[in-house]
Amino acid sequence: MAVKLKRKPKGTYHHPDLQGALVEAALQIIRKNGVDSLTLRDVGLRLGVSRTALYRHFKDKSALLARLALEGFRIFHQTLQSAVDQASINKKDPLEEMGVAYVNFAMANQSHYKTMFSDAICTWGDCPDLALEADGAFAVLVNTIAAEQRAGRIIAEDPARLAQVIWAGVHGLATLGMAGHLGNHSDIIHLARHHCHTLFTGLRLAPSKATRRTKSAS
Amino acid sequence: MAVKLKRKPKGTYHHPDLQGALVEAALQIIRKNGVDSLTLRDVGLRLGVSRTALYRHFKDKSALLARLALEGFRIFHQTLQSAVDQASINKKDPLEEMGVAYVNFAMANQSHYKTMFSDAICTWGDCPDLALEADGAFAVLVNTIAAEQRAGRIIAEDPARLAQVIWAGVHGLATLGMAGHLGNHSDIIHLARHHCHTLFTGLRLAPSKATRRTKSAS
DNA sequence: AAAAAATGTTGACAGTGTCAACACTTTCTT
DNA sequence: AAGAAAGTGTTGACACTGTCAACATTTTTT
Repeated sequence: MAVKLKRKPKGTYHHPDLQGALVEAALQIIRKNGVDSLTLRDVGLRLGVSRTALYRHFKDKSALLARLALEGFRIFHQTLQSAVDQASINKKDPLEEMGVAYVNFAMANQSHYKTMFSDAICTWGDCPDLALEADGAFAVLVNTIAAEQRAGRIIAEDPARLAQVIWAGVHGLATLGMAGHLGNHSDIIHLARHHCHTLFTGLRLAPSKATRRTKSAS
Repeated sequence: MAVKLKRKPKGTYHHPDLQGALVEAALQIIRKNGVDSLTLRDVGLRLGVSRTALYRHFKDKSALLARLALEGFRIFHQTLQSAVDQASINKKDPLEEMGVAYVNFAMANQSHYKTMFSDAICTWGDCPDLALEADGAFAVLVNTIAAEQRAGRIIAEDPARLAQVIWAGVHGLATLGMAGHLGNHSDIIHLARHHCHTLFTGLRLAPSKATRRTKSAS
C-alpha cells in the first residue's frame, strides 16, 4: 500500500491518518487552554479539515474525550511502572515514589488528567477498552502493594482495598493541587511525600498484634 | 394570595425575593440532574420568570454557581462542626468522625459538592466571600487537629499542613466515590473510616521522637 | 467496470450564555 | 406630590456549540 502524502496538495481528499491526527490535535488544544475550551470545530480547523469530519471516526464528542482518556491512562500506566522500577533500583520506598510520581503526572498534565476522570466521558464500565487501560494502571499499584506485603513491610490487608485508600489520597492531592488549594507545584510534591509517608507509617504495623518490631531492618 | 401563581396577576411584576428563589431553584435542578444540566433558561422557567431575569442579580452563570458553592460551604461547615461535637459527646475520635462526615456529605450532595470544587466558578481567591466561607469549613479541621495535638494524641507537626493531608484524603475518597470507582455508598463510607484510621495511626506516634523523618526501611 | 463502503463537506437545526433596548415598579429628590 | 432616578423584569438578537441529514469524493470489493 503506497504511502500517501501528508499535505493536501490538491487532490488529497482523504487524510492519511485522520483518527490519530484528531487525537493529537485535541490533545494540543486541551494542553493549551484546558478541557472545557475544546471544541470540535477547532479540532477540525487545526487539521485543515471540516468541522464534522470527526464524526466518521468518533461517535460524538465524549467518544473523542474517552479516547484522550485512554491515551492518558496508557502514559500514566507507564509513568507509574517506571517510578516503581526506579525505586527498586535506587532502594527507595516504591509506594512513596509511586505516590509522588502520581501527583507529579497530574500536575504536569492537568488537562489530560482531568479528562481521564471527567464526568463527560462514559462511565468506565461502558467503555471496555478504557476500563481495561485504567485497570492496567491501577494494577501497578495493587501489585506493588502485594509485593510490599510479601516483603513483610506493610500489613496484610486486602491489597485492592489498600490500593483504593492510597489511590484516594494521591487523587485528592492531585485534584486539590490542580485547583490551586495546596500552594505551588513544589509545595504539592512535598505534601505528597508527606502524605504517603504518614499513610505508610500507619500501614506498617497493626498496633495490637504486632510483636515483632521491624524497626529499620536491613 | 399566599400561593404564587405562574401567570402574573398583574401586580406581581417584581418577585418578592428573586435572588433567593433563583438559588433555591438552581439547587433543585442540579440535585435532580447534575450540575452540567443546569441552564439559566430552566432556572427562570421554573420560577415563571423570563430567561434573563437572573442577570439583575448575578453577573453571569458562574456567579450563580459561586453562590451555590458558598451556600454549600455554609452547610458543609455546619455538618463538619456537628460531627466533631457529636464525637466529643460520644467519646469517639473526632478526626475520624469528621472524615466520615465529610465523605458522607459529598456522597449525599454530589452535585452540590461538585459545584463547590468546580473549575467553572472563579478561583476562590477571586471571590472573597466564597474563600471566607471555605476557610471557615477548613478551620474546623485545623482546629480539631490542634486540639488533638494539645491532648497529645497526634504528632506536633504544623496543623495546617496536617489538615491539607487529611483533606486530600477525604476529598479523594469523595471524588472517586462519586465517580463510582469505589463501589456503593456503604463501601465508600467503610473505606473512609478505614482510610482515616490508617492515616491517624500513622500520625499517632513518630517511631522515635528524635528522628521524625525516618527514611523507608530498605 | 459497476457496486458498495468509507471518508470528507456543506447546510441546517435546536440549545446555550449573553447583551442591548425597552417596559414596569419602587424609591429618592426637590 | 410630581418628576427623576434607580431597580427589576421582558423581548429580540447574536455568536457559538454539538449534531444530523444530504451530498461529494475516494477507496475497496465484487
